[in-house]
Amino acid sequence: MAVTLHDVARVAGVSIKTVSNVINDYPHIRVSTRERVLSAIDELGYQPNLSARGLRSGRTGAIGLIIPDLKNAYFAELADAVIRSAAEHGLAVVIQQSEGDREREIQLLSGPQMRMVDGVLLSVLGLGAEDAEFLRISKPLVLLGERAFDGAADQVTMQNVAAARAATELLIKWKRRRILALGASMDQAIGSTGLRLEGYRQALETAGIPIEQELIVAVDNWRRSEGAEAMRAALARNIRFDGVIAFNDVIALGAMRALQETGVRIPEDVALIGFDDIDETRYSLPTLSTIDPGRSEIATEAVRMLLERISGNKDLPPRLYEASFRVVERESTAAKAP
Amino acid sequence: MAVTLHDVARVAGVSIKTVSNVINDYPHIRVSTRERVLSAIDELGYQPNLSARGLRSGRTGAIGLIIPDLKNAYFAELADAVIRSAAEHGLAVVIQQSEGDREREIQLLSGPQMRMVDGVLLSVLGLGAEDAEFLRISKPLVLLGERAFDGAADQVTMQNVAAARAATELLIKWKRRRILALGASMDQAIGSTGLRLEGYRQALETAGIPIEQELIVAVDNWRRSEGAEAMRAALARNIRFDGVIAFNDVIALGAMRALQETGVRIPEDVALIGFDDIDETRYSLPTLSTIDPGRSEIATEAVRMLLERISGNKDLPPRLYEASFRVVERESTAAKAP
DNA sequence: TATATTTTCTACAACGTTTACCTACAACGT
DNA sequence: ACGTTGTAGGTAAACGTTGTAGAAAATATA
Repeated sequence: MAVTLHDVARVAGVSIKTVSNVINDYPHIRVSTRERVLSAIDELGYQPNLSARGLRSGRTGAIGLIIPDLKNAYFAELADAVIRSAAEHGLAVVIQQSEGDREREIQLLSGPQMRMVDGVLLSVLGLGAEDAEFLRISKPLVLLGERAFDGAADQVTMQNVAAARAATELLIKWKRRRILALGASMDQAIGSTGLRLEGYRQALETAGIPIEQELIVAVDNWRRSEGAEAMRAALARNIRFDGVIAFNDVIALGAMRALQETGVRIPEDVALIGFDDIDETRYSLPTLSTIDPGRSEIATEAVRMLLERISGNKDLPPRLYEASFRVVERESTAAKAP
Repeated sequence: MAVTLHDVARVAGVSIKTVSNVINDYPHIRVSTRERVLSAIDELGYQPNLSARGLRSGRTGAIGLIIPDLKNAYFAELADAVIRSAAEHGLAVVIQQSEGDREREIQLLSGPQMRMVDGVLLSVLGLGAEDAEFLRISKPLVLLGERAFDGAADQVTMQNVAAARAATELLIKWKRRRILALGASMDQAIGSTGLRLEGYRQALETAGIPIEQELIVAVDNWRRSEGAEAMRAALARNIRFDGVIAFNDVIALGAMRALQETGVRIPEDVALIGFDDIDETRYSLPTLSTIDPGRSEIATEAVRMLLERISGNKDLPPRLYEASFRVVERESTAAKAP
């Protein structure tokens, strides 16, 4: 049915190994031979059988991407960036969703689909620092966006502390003194949450603004509805504030909605900044200031690191790469009403 | 290195064929043998080599999903639904992005990654009716969300005409008479665009409302910014209207933003309905009425159809399945200001 | 000119599964 | 006693590719 090396070899009048050599850019081939083979490939429309190649070489040509949820814009945009970076290296991407669930993350890391890929990019959410053992799998692994597992595997993250600090400083620049940190979570001292909180703290401290516990508001699931609810709850408790740093954009957008419902003006009464620079922030009313986490840089670097592990250096010590971020100023941060 | 059938066979004291039989649920196996094999599998942590299986059986265990762009919420949610449905059948999903570009769609359909999957789900955007030939590929193919290629392949779509009609009727119910159709496109008479326009026409006709050309506004790329731009342009041309049916949600959200910028109140001055029921419509201000296209039904059915083609019925005539839709009423459609 | 080296190409054996095709035995009806 | 059928398993041959080893031809070196 399908065209194989044998067919090409027959047409070109060479052995199948020579055809294979041409395909794999083996250097010592006469120009005339190469041309004959290439034209035979072209004529027959030959495409290599990836299963056979995979069986023989041990490489499948695909990488896995495990993320919590594609419906979350952040992860959709991350997946987009990963697919692009992978395509540049001729790699296909198999996407799986963990729902941010610990058991499911463990299950996926040891599941049968793992055998279909050469390595995995994992955006952890459910696994905690004590679960590092589950990251010791047989395939190369690069962690995305978290720093909960220092030293357990290669990691590519954003500069959480510095970025949160810069975001907070932007609010301070606009004369905000009582700044709500929306997205803290008590049980997760480590990971993005803890780091962003640390950046928030540093900025306040440097500016000589006291840190108040009531301004640190937890949000368990970083989704829009919980951002809105947390904000409504804060308003109900009559907490006074004039700035909000939300630990991601959808929390910010949910909070924005809750604020506007109660007649709070943005940015006149409350300035607001998010995290992630998802597409939607450019179109909300008002547009949302945010942190561009360097997503494509993260994806590019992660794929590069993974590929490096796949082809060779299996036993280098784990590395950490922090992508550069950028503060994106939009309408939601500006001067206060007098 | 890795555990193979041979290792399991040795430990269980049987031939590799017997192990293979156990794995593939071959019926004639003594219970005691099966148990011995299973415990050997368990003890060694055996997992089948998918490349070898793929080479021998011709099946890879993965399907491809080609969509224009994951950053687009509609496609992200579609991908999510497809991954879920595929997982139920033990299939992995390889996602590729076409950017809605004709050349790239053609390229992907014949590219090397195709050899990695057993079949493809394709959400066409670039290819037109005259390109049907490119759909005749060697793998099973199911088209998603379009009806541009009647009869060229299996298709699973939403009920575009009926849904657009129902959406328009909702606006009419709220006494809107001058309804802007946002998203029409002159060059695409067929496909979602044409069908939705047809539904719009039918609703107006039935209600005895004349159809006016100036109320049919083109939007080339169905993205937020273009929705906003098209709306600004319409406002600049001083077109009068009191209702808007946008051909997808992000166009609607972009338009909503443009309307609000100029002080138009929604729904008091203009009622607005979109298409797709993306998550964001639940959180915009006001929340956006929309059409739930039956996404998970589409995904489930598409995967089912594809699987049916893969295992057997290659030469059934092409089928068309239309998922059921639902009108979702939210704040953006309500009574007019007096 | 003889020898060493490099270039060009080939034959053959894997890789780990599944599929065809056998074998062996028991149970069954005649 | 005989063939027939069903059950439980084994043997060997693919599937299409790449790696190993080496032969043959061309080129460089002595």
